[in-house]
Amino acid sequence: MEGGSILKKIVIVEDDILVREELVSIFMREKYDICCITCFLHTSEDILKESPDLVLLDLNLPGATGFELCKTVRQKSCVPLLVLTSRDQLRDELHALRLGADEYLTKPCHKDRLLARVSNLLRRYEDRSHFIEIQGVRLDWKTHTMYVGDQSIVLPENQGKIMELLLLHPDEIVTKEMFFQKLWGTTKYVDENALQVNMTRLKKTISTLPMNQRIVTIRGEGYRLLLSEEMKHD
Amino acid sequence: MEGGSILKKIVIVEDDILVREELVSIFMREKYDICCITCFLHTSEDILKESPDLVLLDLNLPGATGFELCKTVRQKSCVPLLVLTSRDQLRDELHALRLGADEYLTKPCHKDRLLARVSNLLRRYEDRSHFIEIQGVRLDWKTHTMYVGDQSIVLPENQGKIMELLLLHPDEIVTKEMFFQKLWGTTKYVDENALQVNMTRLKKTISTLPMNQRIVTIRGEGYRLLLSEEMKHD
DNA sequence: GGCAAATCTTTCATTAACTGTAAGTTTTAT
DNA sequence: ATAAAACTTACAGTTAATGAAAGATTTGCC
Repeated sequence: MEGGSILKKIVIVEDDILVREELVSIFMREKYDICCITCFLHTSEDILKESPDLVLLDLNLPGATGFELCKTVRQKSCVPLLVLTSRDQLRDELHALRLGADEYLTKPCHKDRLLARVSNLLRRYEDRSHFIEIQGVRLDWKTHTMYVGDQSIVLPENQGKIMELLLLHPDEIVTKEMFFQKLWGTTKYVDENALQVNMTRLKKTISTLPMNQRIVTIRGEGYRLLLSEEMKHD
Repeated sequence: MEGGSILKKIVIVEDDILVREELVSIFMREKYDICCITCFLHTSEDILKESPDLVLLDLNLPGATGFELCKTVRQKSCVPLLVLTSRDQLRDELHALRLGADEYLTKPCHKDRLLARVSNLLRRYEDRSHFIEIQGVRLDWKTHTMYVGDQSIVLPENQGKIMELLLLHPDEIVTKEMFFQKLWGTTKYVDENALQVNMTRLKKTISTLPMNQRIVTIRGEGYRLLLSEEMKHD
């Protein structure tokens, strides 16, 4: 098994307590690390906070619909997303798949089929563990290799670290202190200009890539990776 | 659409001519590049020779069974593999998935469902186009970044080119002339020693990686990437 | 075993790339 | 208008990749 003996974490999003408990018991037996969402107020945030290896999603939920969740989770992450639902209409299936679901199974579903699909998805996504991905921009943080569209490029170390911080906090302000800490291991005695120079270099580098995102300066605070508005829809 | 306007190529492996023609017509309408296998003697070789973006596979075939094909195709390539079959036994589905199929649909299957699954698979595999992959060893030939297990490393340019040639001809002899051509653009006036030095460096580099494959010298001819026997099974 | 050809290893100088510094320029908020 | 913040450009020190060269080791064959 690649990646060592660390258990894969599955987040289960299902409001029917009976179904949920059965799912938990099925996956526990197969040595998965399970986490259930039981409150459906900030569901997508709660899901992503768990950093799951896979999300198992029911479509009929109180509050936000399952389709909404498909969309928002996929927008912020590329975690494998399996929809397990009693909705057996082809229309629903197509809709879910189009919104970013990776797999669509209808209840009742034999547990072996479910387990096989889950392990299949996990296997396929295994090699993504190298990357941080936001809106199609992927970064291998170990080697600082960036993948955008059909391009790939190895960033110099400092540019790679800056990009890594920006991708870890998409659409949020990353303070200068955070960059100092990441690049030079300290927030003191660092020349602000050194950061500026490296930031300029990174901006120049990514300007050659087919990216819809850009880095904006937040005067007096730091920088921010501005996501693409177009890519927030669909 | 990522990757430009090049049509995605689907290889259809189906012996029933009526079903086949219907599949062709469905996919032609959606602007796929289609290729059918009609002779089932060297099926897996024929499939791979087409360098498909996706393989659509029936399980009931004359000669080699569909399961065998699943296994051999997956062994030699990581192309997305969709099984479309009339076998609706769970046992068959689990078997196919375990052998490396990515998707399992049973006939009759609504064309929209089929198309949705196909485009889903293609989307997920899209970002693999950067890589050459053999037995879990992946190389981004543009940046010479190698991925093995949980490791990733950027190879120096020459080592990357050597690795690329070896991965493009797995288990085959790559002649010294081929390396000369790849690394220095000519087969004349090249110091053999330069190749040897770079080969030594590559061997040292990959010895730090969790690889089951190794480079062996074919005296008087060239080098060969020896695949892992263990990984040839299942 | 002994020998010659092929292959491998180590070291070194050259070259190219990454980096922080420094100095000067432009932008921004008030 | 002005002062602070941010940006740009050029430069020199450092590091990494490369091929040449010389010597050591392995291989096939008698």
